[in-house]
Amino acid sequence: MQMTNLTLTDRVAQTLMQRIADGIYPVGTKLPSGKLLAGEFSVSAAVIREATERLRTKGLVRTRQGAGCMVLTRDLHNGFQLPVPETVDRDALRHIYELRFEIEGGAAALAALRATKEDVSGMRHILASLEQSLHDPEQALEWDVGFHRAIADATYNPHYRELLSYLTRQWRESVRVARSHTLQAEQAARLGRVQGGDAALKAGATLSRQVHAEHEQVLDAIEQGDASLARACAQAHLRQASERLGLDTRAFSPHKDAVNKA
Amino acid sequence: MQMTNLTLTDRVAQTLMQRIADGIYPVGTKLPSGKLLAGEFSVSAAVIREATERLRTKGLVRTRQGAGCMVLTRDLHNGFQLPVPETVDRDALRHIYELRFEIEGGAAALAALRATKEDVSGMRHILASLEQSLHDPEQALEWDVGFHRAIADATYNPHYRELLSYLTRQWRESVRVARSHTLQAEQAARLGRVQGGDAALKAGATLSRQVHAEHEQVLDAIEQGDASLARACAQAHLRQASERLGLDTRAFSPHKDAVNKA
DNA sequence: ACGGACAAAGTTATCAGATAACCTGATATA
DNA sequence: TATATCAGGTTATCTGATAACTTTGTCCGT
Repeated sequence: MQMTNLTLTDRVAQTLMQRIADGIYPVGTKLPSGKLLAGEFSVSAAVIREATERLRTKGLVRTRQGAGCMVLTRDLHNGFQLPVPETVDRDALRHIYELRFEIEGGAAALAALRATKEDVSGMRHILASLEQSLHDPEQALEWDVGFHRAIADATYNPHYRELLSYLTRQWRESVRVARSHTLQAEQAARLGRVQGGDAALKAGATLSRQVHAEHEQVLDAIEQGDASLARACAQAHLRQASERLGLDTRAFSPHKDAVNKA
Repeated sequence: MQMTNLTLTDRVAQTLMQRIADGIYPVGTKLPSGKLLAGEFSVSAAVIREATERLRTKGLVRTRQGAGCMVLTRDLHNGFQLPVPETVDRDALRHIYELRFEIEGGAAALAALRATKEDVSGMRHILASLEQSLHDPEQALEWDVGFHRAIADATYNPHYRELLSYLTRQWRESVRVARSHTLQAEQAARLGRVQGGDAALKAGATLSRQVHAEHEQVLDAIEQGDASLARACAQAHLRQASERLGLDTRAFSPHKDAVNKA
């Protein structure tokens, strides 16, 4: 009656990774041949091949035909990867926003110190385009993502760039998932009553205006070169975005100057 | 005479990834069945399985037995990965510290809000062990890493955990590399003059004491539940660590309350 | 004694075909 | 209408076999 959602390949790969992490297969040595492993785990060679393929993709081992399968490092999750957003779990979303809160705040601060005039005018252009694409949510989302990416670029720190670009991608997917859900809900609701659509539209418009104002504040702070203001604006933006999603933002890392609030 | 170091699996996986990136296999759709793909590429089903295993490991697709192989995202190099520190580039090191400055600061703040008594006493134990291992740099480094990891754990945010665990590993490797370099330098110097070793030892001792004091301050702030103090202490620790490495810390994201300094 | 051709054993890469478990959608039944 | 069943397609796994490659040790000629 065990919950065995895991495939054989999953279990074998997990065990092998554990052994590498534990140093049972030390770095620089070859791990046992496919045939031996197949015997030990009582699985076919194909499963062993798939498991080692996974290790290879994760960069833990390297295989050469004829030679063996050599251990390169015992550091598992050599890299950082967020779970794929198939379901919008409230807690998971909060966890991601907690992270973005810090990192985007820091990026905005760095950008304020380092952004060139060209960077700033580029961002202005993006915001203008965003405002003109409000009728097309898909397009608007792309511009929104572009704005956040432009801030990351202006840090001139490649790691910030990479990490933020990754987080932003993840966020975009979450928004897509969330949207498709609300779309479903709307369609379901439409069967019940055929009204309120106009009110929803109006609400959407004021919301867009507010988001746009927040973006402008961030950009203004960056243009002025005021790092701490840029951080504050970016974090305020994220905090409000989270609250719009109904998340609990109380724990969003307070600063000394952010303690006095409702 | 072509350099065909690539295995069949490599080539098939590459092609499939390209097609996903190009939108030929759109997100949300199923890609062709294994048999069809095997036919198209004129390879066996095993190769297709290994190729899709790679895609799955990279988080691009998800397969369920009986259902198909669904495309989750068209974003390749999904994930965040820092370059392996073979060479200690000053700029690169500064970039990493800029990132850690934000993230560890945020983690300390979150930990202050969420750490349990057990978490705190665990951290105390780690610091005590660290102090008793100062004679063994390798061991001391492990305890140091453990302290930072414990803070990350106390955030109870899995993404903070993962990301910090990754950054910390990266940092540990940097320290190792740097150490081996200074070791080389010392050995080279020893050929010239055979003195100064005692002074170096004494300097090392006071340095350790200072680092220990910084750690204690962070932990005290966490124990008191003072998030903004914890952030400040953690960031001060990192700033000083960077300065010990001779890095330029002027840009380290200032907060409003951190402007008044020397 | 030394260097190089060479054969043997082990290992990975790939193939072919077959079975079981599973999902989906359509059909039939109550 | 709602449920049960069935058929077709798909993935997961197994078995057994072949080709290509690497390593290692042997043997031979100089």
